Amino acid sequence: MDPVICTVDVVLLTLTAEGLEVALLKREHAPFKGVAALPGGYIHARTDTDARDAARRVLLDKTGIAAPYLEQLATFSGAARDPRGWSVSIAYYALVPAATIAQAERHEVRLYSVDRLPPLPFDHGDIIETAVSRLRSKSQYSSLPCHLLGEVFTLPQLQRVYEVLMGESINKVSFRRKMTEMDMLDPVDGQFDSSGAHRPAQLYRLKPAFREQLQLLERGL
Amino acid sequence: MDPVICTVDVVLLTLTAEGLEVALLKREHAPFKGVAALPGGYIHARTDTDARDAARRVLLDKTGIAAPYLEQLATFSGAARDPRGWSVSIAYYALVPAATIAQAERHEVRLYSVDRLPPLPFDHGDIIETAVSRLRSKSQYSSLPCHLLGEVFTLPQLQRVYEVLMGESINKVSFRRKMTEMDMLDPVDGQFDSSGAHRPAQLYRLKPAFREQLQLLERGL
DNA sequence: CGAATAGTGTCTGTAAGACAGTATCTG
DNA sequence: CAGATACTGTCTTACAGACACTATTCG
Repeated sequence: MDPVICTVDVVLLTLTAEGLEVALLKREHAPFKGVAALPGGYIHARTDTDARDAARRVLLDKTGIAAPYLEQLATFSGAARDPRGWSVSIAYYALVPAATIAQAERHEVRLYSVDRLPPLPFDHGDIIETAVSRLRSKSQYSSLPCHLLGEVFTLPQLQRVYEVLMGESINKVSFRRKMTEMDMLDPVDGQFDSSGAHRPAQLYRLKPAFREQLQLLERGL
Repeated sequence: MDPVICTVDVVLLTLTAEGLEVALLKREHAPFKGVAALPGGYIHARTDTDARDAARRVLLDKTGIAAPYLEQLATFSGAARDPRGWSVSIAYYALVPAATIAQAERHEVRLYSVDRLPPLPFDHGDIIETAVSRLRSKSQYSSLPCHLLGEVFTLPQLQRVYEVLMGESINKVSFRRKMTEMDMLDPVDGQFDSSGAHRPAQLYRLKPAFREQLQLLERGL
């Protein structure tokens, strides 16, 4: 049984005015000390119950964020990816509203557009690319994008999220029909977003059943 | 850096007259010696280039099969899943025609219907369940099921594979329209399956571009 | 009242499924 | 020729997108 380095990495994604962004931190230790990288770290077999627990711990320690939505992405492994030796990184991805990152007030956490990434250590570029493509593909037929918004949001806001993720505009009537048939939203009675100079929009929240678990559609949007 | 046991497990799936089946082998060593389990083993950091390579090696060593289609499934980990200690299993799934398993002539390899599994060690039951559900879900919108048939096959054979996997009958005209628009099959000119007492069926083969890579549909079948 | 966006009713084109017909083999 | 299954043409139905209309706010 040869020694293998076991780590977790977390791709923390959020949506800002700039589009889809990923949270990176400068590495505190060699190798690649000082280079922006995914939050990650060794598995602590003494204290972590499993890799998901390790990912949650690493994310909380390094970014101050307890992400409600954290899902396994894939595992990256091999002799070549880390100069320290044969390594395994079990990668997770987390989705949070941009406000959550701001509230954490960890100024060492910096956001980068997924389309303009800096040079990255290890295979972190591949990991982020995989995460973005997974998010985009799952967005086509699931409630995933809701996790990029806050607890309550309007249908036009949600539609814009889907549009940014999928890179194309969506028919408003079709979008609302889909949302109705997915039956994943609860209107917040009597609550409206009146921030614009126009008719206020009904506020909704994700139904509890969809907070952790995804809803899958038979057909896409 | 706490010690972690690093292994790979392979869910080898095939389709027989009994339906979808998984290949299991009796374990040669403790723990769970003599119990039917997934083919799996330690990662050999000295010789494996990455986990996929380890999975391919394990599958070839234990079953004699060089599976053309081998894809990462998920990683199972934690303190509780293996009595030897905190462990990681990077699970892969492979799809082969039933004939490939017969040709390998490894009589220790036994097939079990995925609906009637024997008691399984570790979390192998969860791993198989995840693999089956992944296969079923991907079958809805991809060329995956082709790998359960041999190199050449007829459209009615392929339709039956999709029907068994998805557990429902498919409209023949729609199915053939989809196959045409996916454009993943090449007719084998002048070759027909004339085994029945009826009009022979055109033989097709998967286009080379789809042998390793999946075709994804916008909409399902 | 005009501008702006929220939200809805309805038409239309496209794509999926039903059905029925023709084609081609065996016994 | 009867039976069986392969394959195809066409009608019908369901759903996604286009369009237009109403609703409600601010300035």
